[in-house]
Amino acid sequence: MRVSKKTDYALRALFTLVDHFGGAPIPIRELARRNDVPKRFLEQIMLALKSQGWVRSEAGIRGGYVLAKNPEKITMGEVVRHFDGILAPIDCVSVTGYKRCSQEPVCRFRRVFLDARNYVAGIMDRSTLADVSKISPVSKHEVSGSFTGGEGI
Amino acid sequence: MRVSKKTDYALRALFTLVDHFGGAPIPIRELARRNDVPKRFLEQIMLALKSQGWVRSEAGIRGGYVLAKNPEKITMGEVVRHFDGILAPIDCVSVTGYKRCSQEPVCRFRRVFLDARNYVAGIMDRSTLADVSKISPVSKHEVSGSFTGGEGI
DNA sequence: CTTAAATCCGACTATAATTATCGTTTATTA
DNA sequence: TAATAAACGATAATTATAGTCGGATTTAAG
Repeated sequence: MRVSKKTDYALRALFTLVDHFGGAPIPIRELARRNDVPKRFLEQIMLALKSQGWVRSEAGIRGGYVLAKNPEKITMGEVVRHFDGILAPIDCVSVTGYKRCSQEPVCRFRRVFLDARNYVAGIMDRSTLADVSKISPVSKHEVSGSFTGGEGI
Repeated sequence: MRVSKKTDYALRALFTLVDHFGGAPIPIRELARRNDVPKRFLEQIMLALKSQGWVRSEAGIRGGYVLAKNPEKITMGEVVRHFDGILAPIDCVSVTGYKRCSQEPVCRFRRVFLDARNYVAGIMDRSTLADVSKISPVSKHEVSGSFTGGEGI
């Protein structure tokens, strides 16, 4: 049910680049330091982001990375999907990674997962980097306080 | 972002048992056949369900498994959480599996994951086996048709 | 033109999780 | 006592995760 570290790290780096959109390139060393990501690992991730056209790089001594597109043109959903494959909790309710399941004609819990998928896909695909960069950080204790009726999540 | 096969298989078996709640025990062989699950694998899963008090077993020639509790007293959330640990997309927004992250004071995308968590936890923890067993299967093509604005999920 | 600082590239490793399978023992009942 | 179940513990195969490493190439400054 979780997103990978790669996705997490990619988003961290991307939002740093969003903050400096239009400015000078930021080297991996700096992106890694600021976001608490292993530098050699981030290297890999940045290459992936580049191959998707989300960032551009400049080599050499004053080089580094910049955001290649307007932050309104990149969504959380695209990023998560690129690194983790699908957003859906189960393949049989995924559109991009749909796999048929023999139980579909009789399965009842599939509806619940479909609802989860629809909500998650909705917010992820509507959330552009520009939108999200304007959000203020979640306040302390807000997480542990928001129970939902069960034991939390 | 996905639920494991174990969770999937556990739910399949559980709903079969819900359908026969109050009736005679159903052997693993039958649960496996009906739900298209490898028998030896399901064996493991049933033991886990038993250890949670969700099912009871009877050995011997007329033996098998029955649901041990009223299906209104077991939720999807409990089952998913038991096999997959957490429902949250990232540890820093999980209640049961919370882990601190160094970026919390400055992280902005955390809010998006928190929203996802809250919704998913909400439906999972509100959905009892009794509720879900009354749902009719998702109709054909309903999945691929429900786009959300992006590329789907 | 040399050097320092970057990205780029491919391979590699280590660990953990996932998805099972297998052999044997114990219990039940017809 | 034979047939049919669950129970138990070990093991195995595959895949995913989370990195690490060495070296090649590019660039700008001195």
